[in-house]
Amino acid sequence: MPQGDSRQNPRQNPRRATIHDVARKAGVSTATVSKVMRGIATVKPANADRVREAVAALDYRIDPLASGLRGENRRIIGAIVPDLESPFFGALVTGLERAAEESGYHMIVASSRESEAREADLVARMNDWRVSGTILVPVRSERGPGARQLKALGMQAVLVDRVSPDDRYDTVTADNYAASAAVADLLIGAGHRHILLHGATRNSEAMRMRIGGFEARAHALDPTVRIDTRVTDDTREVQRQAISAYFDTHTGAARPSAVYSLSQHATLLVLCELRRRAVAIPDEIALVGFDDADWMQTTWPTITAVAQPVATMAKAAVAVLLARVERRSTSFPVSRLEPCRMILRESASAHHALSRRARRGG
Amino acid sequence: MPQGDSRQNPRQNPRRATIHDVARKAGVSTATVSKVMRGIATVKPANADRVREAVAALDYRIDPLASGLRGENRRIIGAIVPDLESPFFGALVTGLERAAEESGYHMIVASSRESEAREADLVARMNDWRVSGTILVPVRSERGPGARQLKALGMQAVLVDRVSPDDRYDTVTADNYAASAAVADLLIGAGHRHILLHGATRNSEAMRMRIGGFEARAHALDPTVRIDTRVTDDTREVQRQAISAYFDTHTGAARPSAVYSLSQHATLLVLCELRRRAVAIPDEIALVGFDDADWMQTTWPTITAVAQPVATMAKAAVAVLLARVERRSTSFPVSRLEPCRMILRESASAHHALSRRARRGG
DNA sequence: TACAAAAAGTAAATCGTTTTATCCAGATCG
DNA sequence: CGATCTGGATAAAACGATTTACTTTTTGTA
Repeated sequence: MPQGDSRQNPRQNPRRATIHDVARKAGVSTATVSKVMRGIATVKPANADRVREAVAALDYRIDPLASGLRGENRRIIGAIVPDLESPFFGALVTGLERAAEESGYHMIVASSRESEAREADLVARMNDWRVSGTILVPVRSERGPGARQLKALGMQAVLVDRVSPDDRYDTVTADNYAASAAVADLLIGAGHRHILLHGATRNSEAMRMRIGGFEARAHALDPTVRIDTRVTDDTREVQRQAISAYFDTHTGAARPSAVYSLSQHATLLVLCELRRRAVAIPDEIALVGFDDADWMQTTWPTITAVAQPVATMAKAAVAVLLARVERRSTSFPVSRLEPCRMILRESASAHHALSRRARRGG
Repeated sequence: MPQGDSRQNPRQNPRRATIHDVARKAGVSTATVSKVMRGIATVKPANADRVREAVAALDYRIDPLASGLRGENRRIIGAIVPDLESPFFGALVTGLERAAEESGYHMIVASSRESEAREADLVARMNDWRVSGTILVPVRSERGPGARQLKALGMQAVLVDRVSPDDRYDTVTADNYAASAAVADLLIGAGHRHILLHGATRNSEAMRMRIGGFEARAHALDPTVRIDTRVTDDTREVQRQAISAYFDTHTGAARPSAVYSLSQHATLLVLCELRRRAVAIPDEIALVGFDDADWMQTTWPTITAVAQPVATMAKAAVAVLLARVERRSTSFPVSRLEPCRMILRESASAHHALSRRARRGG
């Protein structure tokens, strides 16, 4: 056991400078140092300079823990997402982190791993940290245990992505409904009258919106349109079999002329299945996917997809939250619906569909 | 001043119970409450019970901020990854989070967004929090600014994934070298003598290992083997053109009989290119990818890939770190090399290659 | 029964900040 | 000239825990 020499212990850092060290070196009180650090103006320029010198000389940095302890606002925001392995939430968290930093906040991220029980627990944990506010992407919807816990603990929060506008919470979501309607516009407008709607879990609010938006617009445009909705909540392998079975039983004239797949994974599934059956895309069948991915511009054909405005959502979520936290806004909850973008690629486009219809007619 | 003052501010939660409230209610001192909370035995069962009752009655929970302030060990570990949008790091972080929680630690995650400057900054930030230890996945290698900063600040840390074993740091990585050697075994053993090695950036330590391991073993097995290495650091579109150009100039007998792609994205790129050219996999060309992904078991054909032991790595990283932090281990740095698993699927297998060779011979 | 040792309990110091209440020296004013 | 402000500065009180250094009780032993 090395003992005695405590200053330049090779393993341990020489005790970090505290605000007291700075104050002593600059010949002022800690209160003054604190003011300088936080940019408060009522300090004589000469003193401020000496403080800044001392800070530089000692490599002083504020300890966010100690700093947060006293004040009402600890300048931490919590973020809870259902899953960190999906690129979408990864990108969302990256955006949140960036936005939080820009406003001088720290962020604590946690993954609920698609468990509602864990979600509620994490909310409580965020409350333990006395976070200034929380950004919650609920596992299912704004009616889950996480959201209830937020209310129960009287926390400030913004609900993101898997929610529908609600009059009890601030919410930020992609406009799933409108985006799906736009897909309907594209496909119906291109002459498709038999469409497969294919997706994963029906559980989440977002998924309901995607389905609802498409069906409503499609039927509005042409009440006779045929929509086959195949949504399963099952394991990967079951999903694969399901889609395969569908195309087994829907051949020839019974085969839809377009597919709208409701998630990245569903899109890949459909793509592979059609490839295996050597169905030509987009000539024999058109494909549009919800949620864009890198690989969709690499495949052959490249895939038309709805891109979610993830960066915008992140920025908006932080903005809405901080508006409440800092400006003590107490007005009605706001619901932001960020528009999606449709990225037209080879697998489905207005142009191509028209020529297809023309061919049919001729 | 806060006497019987328990006003229930409607907007703000009724002031949270502190350890003092619990102590008063249970008729003991705060020190005793603290002992009970942290499971220290020297407390009379009767008292312990009354404390627990009070805790339950008041919904008391420890404030991790205040709790960490005093002690040497704040029970926080920091994690810095180059990127949160890739499923691999997402999974890694999820694993780290789980392991940290199991040991009663909080975790703070941050993304360096592939920037070495930011990496060093984040390390300093972690030090501000006085984390117990840091898990760093460097942008490039163990020789980057992040690692240097760790040393400069005298922090405890484990370097993960993009590093090679080093005598200054604890490290945990997938055994890229051995895994690539195993791929060489598979492909050379199956009779392939002309192989394309295709990948993204050559920057990271991991990538160098993947290339080195393959080339060394392949040449050891058969010095005459021809390996075309095509590694580019460019944009997506350039990469696509590069791979396309390669196959334009390597047709017929000049076309390799197998491809080993060094990243998920590279694998997808190759797959699409071969599809477009209607080259049959695995009959005309075999394909093995480094880094497994969900979609590889969904495509047609399914793809043989090297799966990284991400869960194991996460667990190991936390274990190694906590061994140093808690047991004050001061022994030599440990270097853990976690073995990868090869998942044989349709795109390349020993069985298939054999029959292929037989066909050739016949 | 008496006394030392061990166990249990506590007051107070501490961690590194922020915030509050106070103070002080000049400036302004009547 | 005395009273009132006022811009700057500060000592000291939080913040909510942990930990230290004692004190008090209980237990064990002679």
